[in-house]
Amino acid sequence: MHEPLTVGAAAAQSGWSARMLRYLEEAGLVLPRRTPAGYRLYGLAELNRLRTVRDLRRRFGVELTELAFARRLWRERDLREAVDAWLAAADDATSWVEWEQRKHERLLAA
Amino acid sequence: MHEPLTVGAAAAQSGWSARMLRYLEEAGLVLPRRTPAGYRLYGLAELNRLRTVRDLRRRFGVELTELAFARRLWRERDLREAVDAWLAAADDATSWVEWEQRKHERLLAA
DNA sequence: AGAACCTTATCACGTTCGTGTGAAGGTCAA
DNA sequence: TTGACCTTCACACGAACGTGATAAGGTTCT
Repeated sequence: MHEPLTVGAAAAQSGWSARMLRYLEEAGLVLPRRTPAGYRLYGLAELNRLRTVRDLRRRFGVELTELAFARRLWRERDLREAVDAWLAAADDATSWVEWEQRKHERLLAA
Repeated sequence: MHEPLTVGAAAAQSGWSARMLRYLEEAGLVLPRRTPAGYRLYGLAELNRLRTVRDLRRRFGVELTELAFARRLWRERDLREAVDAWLAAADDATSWVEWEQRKHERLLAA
């Protein structure tokens, strides 16, 4: 019933193109298993991740590189610590609000 | 002694160009205060952030957009939760190692 | 064997990022 | 007032991203 899908079927079922499934693999975002002959196999887990990535882009406008970076943050402790330190220092809420407001105005002017 | 620096001085002292200091502000990464006439003022905090961003790029190859995304992750809870959910599901250490290895080989072939 | 898949690799193309350069004009100190 | 700063704005340009198309060849099913 839930046989793993080959790339074309997974594409049709997920809304991505086959090309993009390969690209997503190269970017490290969704890693299918392989058949002995090298065919990509997408199981339920992978199909789910495909859907999640799609949602993250649609709902939050997240770029693929940014997701890859989130994965790096998750896996590389010293990187995460360095970024955290920067964030803690950089986030003074005072100047921030005005800046956000100016950004908004810039967007409206387009 | 520690007077806030104007953009050119801050540039000279931090290793960035004045252009990039303005770009970093627009990207929301380092937000200087302003003099009544509109001049940017970089105090110790800002100079520190400039150094930190520089280090993050040098040591980890972090892109500016990625840092901006880290800031988003920090500030938007629902985004952070969605990404976390995806990471938890996506990170099966088994297929990962082989993939990392292939990536390495790809880089060596260049 | 042939059709319909799959593989990797390449070219192409529009968009964004990161950065420099320059124009047109405001600010400030000697 | 003049020179050296600063401001915003815009043009340019290489590199990378995201995506499609296409070629040359392997696999699988009937």
